[in-house]
Amino acid sequence: MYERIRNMREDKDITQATMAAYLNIHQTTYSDYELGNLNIPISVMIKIADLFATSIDYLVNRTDEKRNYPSSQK
Amino acid sequence: MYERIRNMREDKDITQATMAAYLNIHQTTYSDYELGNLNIPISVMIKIADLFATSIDYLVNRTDEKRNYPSSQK
DNA sequence: TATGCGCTAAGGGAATATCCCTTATTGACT
DNA sequence: AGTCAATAAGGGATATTCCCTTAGCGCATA
Repeated sequence: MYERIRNMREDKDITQATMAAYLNIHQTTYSDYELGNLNIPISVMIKIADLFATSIDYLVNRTDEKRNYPSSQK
Repeated sequence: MYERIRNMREDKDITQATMAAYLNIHQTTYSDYELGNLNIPISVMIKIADLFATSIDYLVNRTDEKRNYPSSQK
C-alpha cells in the first residue's frame, strides 16, 4: 500500500523495528502502516517525511516530485 | 489547530456543512477536525488539499509554500 | 425584545479502529 | 537441521471515531 515509504526505508537499509523505535510504536504497528492495514496518523506521516527529507504529498502519491518543500518558518 | 484549513475554507466562503457533505462526513466531525479534537485521516487530507489546490505539507504547516506540487502521473 | 435563521461547537454513546502482545513465516547463512 | 533477522498474522483490551442531539452565538427583521 505505502510503497514509497517502504522503498525509501529499504533504500536506506532501515528495518521496521528501527522505524518503530524512531516513531515510538511497535514493529507490528509500523508493519500495518506500510501494508495499509492501519491508517497512518498525520503526526507519524510528518516524522516519516522529516526522516526521508521528502514531502507528505510524495509519500501518499499526490506528486512524483521527491524533493521536499522549503520548510516552514517557526 | 488546523488554522490553514479553516482560513482557506473561510476565504472561499464555504461552510463546515458544505465541507462535510463534500467529504461525506457529519458537520460536527468536520468541526472536530478543524479544532484538532480528532485526527484527520490521510484520505480526508488528500480531499481537502485537492479542493484547495494546495499541498498536504502546507495544510499541516510543514511548508509555507502555498502552491501545490505537480500532480502525480497515474 | 423576541423570534427565527445560519453557522459552529459541546456532550454523550454505540460502533469501530488502534496498538500491542504473542506467534508464524520466510529467507539467509553456518 | 538449526539459528538468527526481519516481517506479517491473529487476537483482544482499550482508545478513538463518528454521529446524533442540542447548545451557543451573531445577526437580521418584525
